[in-house]
Amino acid sequence: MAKENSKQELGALVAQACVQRPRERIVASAQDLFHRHGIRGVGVDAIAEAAGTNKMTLYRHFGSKDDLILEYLNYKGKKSDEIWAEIEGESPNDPAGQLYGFVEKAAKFITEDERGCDLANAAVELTEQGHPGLRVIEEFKVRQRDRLAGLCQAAGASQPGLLADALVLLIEGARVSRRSVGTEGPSANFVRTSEAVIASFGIPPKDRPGRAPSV
Amino acid sequence: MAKENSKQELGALVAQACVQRPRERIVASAQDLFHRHGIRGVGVDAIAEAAGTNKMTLYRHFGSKDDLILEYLNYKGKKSDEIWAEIEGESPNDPAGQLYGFVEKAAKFITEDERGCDLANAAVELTEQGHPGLRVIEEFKVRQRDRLAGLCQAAGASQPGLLADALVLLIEGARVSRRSVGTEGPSANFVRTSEAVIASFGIPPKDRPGRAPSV
DNA sequence: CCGGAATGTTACCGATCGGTATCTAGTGAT
DNA sequence: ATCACTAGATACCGATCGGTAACATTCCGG
Repeated sequence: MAKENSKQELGALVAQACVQRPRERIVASAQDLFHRHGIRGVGVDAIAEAAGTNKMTLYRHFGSKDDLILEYLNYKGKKSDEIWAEIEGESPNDPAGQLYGFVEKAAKFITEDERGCDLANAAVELTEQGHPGLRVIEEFKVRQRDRLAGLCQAAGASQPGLLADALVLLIEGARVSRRSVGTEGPSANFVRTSEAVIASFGIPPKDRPGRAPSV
Repeated sequence: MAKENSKQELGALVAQACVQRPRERIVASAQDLFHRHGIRGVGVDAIAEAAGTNKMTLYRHFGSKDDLILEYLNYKGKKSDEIWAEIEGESPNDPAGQLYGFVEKAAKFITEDERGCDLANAAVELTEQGHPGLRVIEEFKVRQRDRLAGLCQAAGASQPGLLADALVLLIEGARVSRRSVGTEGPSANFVRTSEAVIASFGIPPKDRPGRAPSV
């Protein structure tokens, strides 16, 4: 087996630079390392070292690596909640606008983050059936889908549930495709396809910035 | 870390039962174990034992675990070629029929295989940048998309490339979603959504079996 | 029947895995 | 100054990782 990347762990150093307490530094390092190398590709030693502390202190805060994984997964869920709040703030009382905002936000993540969805990736790595992390992932994905469905309904979609499912498939697909074949592959057409699908469910296309309204 | 599944490795025993030469038994076991537990979740010892042989013989046929991984990846690509041949055989000289056949075939895999696409999963696990397996995965995914695009064009789609990309996103998304939230989630609507998208590109919907033609 | 190739067996290598014990050094509040 | 709590340091545990050396055995073609 060829050896893993050993180039400088930038994010980890950043985590160390912040003078937070060890617990915060540990979770920050775990976020960064799990994201970059995968859950099974990172050992607790590496996390502790990246956090500028040691394994003993890590185990005083987290009973096991699995605990740390759960922390990682839940954190990603909270991050997503923040993004939903952003979207709502940018288009208050405008479900259709929020829907398009969501698509654009998703597109941004697809192009900027080469590693794809951390939750979906974790589901691939957690092959041990019944692993507690799988429940966290499922709950998050279901919540995400239901939120999307609520938005579709509020925006007046003809079949909100079906539209939400279609958008979920497109988003998940774009993230995983971006990982396999890069930004020039099928994920490049994610926004165009998503907007076409949304429109086909009876939701009027959004006003493109810079283009005068047709009335 | 909780321990990995240790329930009987059925497929492995099957591989052992077939009286092929060690090499074939090894690749068969690797297929099965990599698929079920992920690449990083399986050691060479486990593969050798599942193949009814030992590590030494394994290393006489494969120089490293990475070599075995490449064998695994390439095998999946060949399997896919066979499926394309099936599709062509079932609807000869009927591009639109092959397109719908592809969607149905994909749906079958989505529901039957809980682990999703092995190539996409491998891309998640192979975090070491520049790993030779990543090239194999990319080549396969590109080939798959181009084949799909060719079919879309032959079927007379208005924008064949765009339709092919959309279908790729839907398929990839359905496979990864099925893994996170099961068959009752968004992937349940994969066929309906895909057929709607295909139709929206100007390709006539296929004749549903059991429904009389409208003329 | 013989000889070479393929396979099996066992033991080993250094490294890393997740996790723990022990002891010391620092810290802040009273 | 004291005391309890937090954190650092180091060594260790058994298990497993990918990979190899050496030798015994089996098998098959000539």
